[in-house]
Amino acid sequence: MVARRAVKIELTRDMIMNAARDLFVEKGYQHVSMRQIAKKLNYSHGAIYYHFKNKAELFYALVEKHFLMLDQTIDEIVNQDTDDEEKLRQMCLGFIEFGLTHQSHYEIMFLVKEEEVRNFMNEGPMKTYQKFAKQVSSLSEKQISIQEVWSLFLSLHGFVTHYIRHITTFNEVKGAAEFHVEMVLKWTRN
Amino acid sequence: MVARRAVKIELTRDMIMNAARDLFVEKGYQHVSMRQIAKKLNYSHGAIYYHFKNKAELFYALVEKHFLMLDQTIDEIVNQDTDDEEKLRQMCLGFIEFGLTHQSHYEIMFLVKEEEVRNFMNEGPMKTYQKFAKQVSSLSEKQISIQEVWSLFLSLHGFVTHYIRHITTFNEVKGAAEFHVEMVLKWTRN
DNA sequence: TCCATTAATTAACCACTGTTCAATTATTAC
DNA sequence: GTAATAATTGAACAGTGGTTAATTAATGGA
Repeated sequence: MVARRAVKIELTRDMIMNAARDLFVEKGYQHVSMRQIAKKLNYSHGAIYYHFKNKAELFYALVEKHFLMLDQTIDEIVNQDTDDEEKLRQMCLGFIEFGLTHQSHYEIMFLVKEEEVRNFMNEGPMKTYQKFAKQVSSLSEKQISIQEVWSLFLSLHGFVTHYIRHITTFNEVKGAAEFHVEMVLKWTRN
Repeated sequence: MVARRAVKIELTRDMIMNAARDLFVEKGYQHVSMRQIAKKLNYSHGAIYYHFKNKAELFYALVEKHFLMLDQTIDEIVNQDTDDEEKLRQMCLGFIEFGLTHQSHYEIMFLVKEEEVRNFMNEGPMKTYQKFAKQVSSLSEKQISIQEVWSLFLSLHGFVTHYIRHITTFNEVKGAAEFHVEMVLKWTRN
């Protein structure tokens, strides 16, 4: 009958989101229950519903957060003091590094299939991609079509997706990443 | 109280596998229940257990079957009576088509993270990739390195992976696929 | 001090799931 | 026609899940 822990810090949205992120990454949206998240935090599952309307909303909050991070990464690279070709290279490598460093975030952003969740978030990925595309387009040596940028993006996506499967750090595949980026960037040159 | 339909054809492994395939493609492994499969066939769910030990065995029977199909697809394309460049194009498109047509199987073959699932089918993807790589290498106009083939494969993989997220049929993205393949094949030319 | 508010617990509800199994029926072999 | 066998049914079991609601405890201000 002991409710409300005395000494313990109160449950916060952030605490829930952190625990949930780890579990979602480890098992995927469908295989994570509210009860599991609560257990990880040593709280009851009901408590989560005090902070989030339901499972989908909790998940969506995570996705939004991670998109902001990627947005910032892109901004930082664009504002670097280097020439355009190097910026392009850094953008592509930066994208891969982000994906492999924040595997959890990447999965949530680009790999989750569940309709229930995707209904919530349709603009998110698109806005981030548009930022990416705009930069690639303006940094490219030659005039590059929308379709070409899309192919470029998908190719980077393929790299990340594959290496995410084996729990690899970015450093372990840095060489391969650089090679892949170099291949892809051929499309941006005359 | 009427068991065993009089007129109806008897339930077979093949019938079950066909119904299951459709559902798995439509909804993914997790979201398909034995009851749904049975319903689609107008049989009771118990009947399936007479033909398959359990859901996993039914699924793996399908996966195996479709690995064979991918292998055959590659073979057929290679044995076509066209020039090498066209064969290459067909190989790449064939791979994408396969991925988008058998989404659930593609996921297991190339996207599933759980070791538990991957353990009993580790040679599968590798053998198929090696066949693919060997053919790309020998059909390529210019001498192409192992790394270059790998980049090519990852780029196709990225295409499939992305469109698998949205429940898209191959036909809906055929144009995009052809463009993507054209981009990727630039790497094989001088 | 009292009391409204906030935060957390727990039980309960309902809709599922994979799987097993006794009972039932249809088919076949004799 | 009968007995043996094969195929099918549907109930039952044991879980799991998301979600809600009643309830309890801590907190801070009047």
